[in-house]
Amino acid sequence: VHRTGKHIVFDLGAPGTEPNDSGEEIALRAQSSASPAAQWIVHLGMTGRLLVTNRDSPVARHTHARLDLSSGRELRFVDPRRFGRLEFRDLRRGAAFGAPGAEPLTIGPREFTALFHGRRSFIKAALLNQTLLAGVGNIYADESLFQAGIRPRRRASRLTGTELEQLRLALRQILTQAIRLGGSSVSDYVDADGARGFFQLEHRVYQRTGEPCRRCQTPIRRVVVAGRGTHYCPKCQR
DNA sequence: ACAGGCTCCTGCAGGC
DNA sequence: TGCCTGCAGGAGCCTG
Repeated sequence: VHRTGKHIVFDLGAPGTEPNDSGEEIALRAQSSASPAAQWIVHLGMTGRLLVTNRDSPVARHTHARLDLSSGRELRFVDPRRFGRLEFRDLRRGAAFGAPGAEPLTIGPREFTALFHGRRSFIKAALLNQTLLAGVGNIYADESLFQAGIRPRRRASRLTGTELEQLRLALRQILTQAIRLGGSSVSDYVDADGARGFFQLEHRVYQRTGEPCRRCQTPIRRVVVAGRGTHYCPKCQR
């Protein structure tokens, strides 16, 4: 099992039965070799969860998929808001999954700068664009822009080399720290073990509208950019 | 090329 | 206490 951007990818062995549209009765084996025959791809959306349970465990509301595991247990996909997605790929018929965007955790300075060259969109919108960078969501876009001191409505192509490098490092630091703390439990987010994250305690701007900036005490402002609630400090971010 | 609006969906918070 | 309304967001689609 690996990750590409926001997608969780399960590499699987050869299907024992031809896949059908209903997705039922496909025997597959987890495969760790370099050449999987199929893939199961999961996007958790906002509220999606993957749970490993016993087969006789009560089925939670909003359970949309149940997969039998050879261990005798079950892998379940639960998603109240249904923004998540499941995709099965038979690699004998198509290409393996690859997120189009670059990885924010490993991208280098030159490649990062090139992403935004000539891009006239708001930098916030560009950060959320998964075909550019894969894996940055709304919370981490806001927090990274604050950390880098950049206003969300700056045009991406107008950022200086220094600002872009600050942004690259901010993304890396914010994402790394958030992962270490188990993510942000802003509403009902929990991980596969049901544990809440703690990064929401570290938020500097996200959903702190009207509250004093932790750096300069100026009230945090909220606007809508790219259809998303967008939070920033009007003094710390230029 | 890009912004904005709308859509999907449900849980939760706020107001009365 | 209980009802209603509005809001949250990832991503695709449509329009301007």
